[in-house]
Amino acid sequence: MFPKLDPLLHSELRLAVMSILAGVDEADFTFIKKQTGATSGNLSVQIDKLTTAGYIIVEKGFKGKMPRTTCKITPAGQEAFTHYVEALKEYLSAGPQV
Amino acid sequence: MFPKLDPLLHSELRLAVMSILAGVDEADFTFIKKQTGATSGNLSVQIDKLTTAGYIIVEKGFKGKMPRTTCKITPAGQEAFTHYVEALKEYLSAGPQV
DNA sequence: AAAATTTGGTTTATATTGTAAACTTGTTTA
DNA sequence: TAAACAAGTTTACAATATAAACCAAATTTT
Repeated sequence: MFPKLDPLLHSELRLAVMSILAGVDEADFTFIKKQTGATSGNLSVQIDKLTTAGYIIVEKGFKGKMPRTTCKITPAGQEAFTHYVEALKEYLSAGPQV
Repeated sequence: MFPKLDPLLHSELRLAVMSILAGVDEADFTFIKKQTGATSGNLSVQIDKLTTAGYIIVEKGFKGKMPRTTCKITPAGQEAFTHYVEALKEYLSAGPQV
């Protein structure tokens, strides 16, 4: 009845990151930071976890002389996100029409 | 852009409990336990938190000679649940049509 | 050209949470 | 009457989330 929710996605900040990345081709660290309002430290840690899980890939380069960290969702990440959304619907079915 | 998610509801088990209670008039401990597959200990703790928050009320009585704990969602709980669902939609908008 | 500030993060420490294991109280069954 | 079961609660531990502190390089200010 209540499917297990992927603990990697059932986290406010990680979910926000995935939500952003699911909608665009790629996004860099500072953009995600602004959109989510997260602190750098927290964001850094959560991006690490998503990377380790294979849900996103991170590329480090430079924009001019400043470092730039770019994130992109992987197919595995896309699928996990979709599954999470589907699973969550089971939990929300008693709420306002989802 | 990403609203804060009520931490009390952003928990797999508590959300399942609220989901059950949002759909029925009342439900007792053992029923919820069976539906969620949670351990008694975990369920007891989470029900406590929801009670303290004023999201549910608990009534203790007896069914024959055996103790029976009945849970019911409060108006505040209903509203919090609805708000949570609405907030969550922001996060899921990049997923399969929610 | 030093000094101070900003950018773009990482590492580390702490506070909170979630979960399970152990325990309690009473009941039914062998 | 002893063993097993029901219905929980308490307690202890492990995992998480978050923030604070830190670091290095670039930029701006004085």
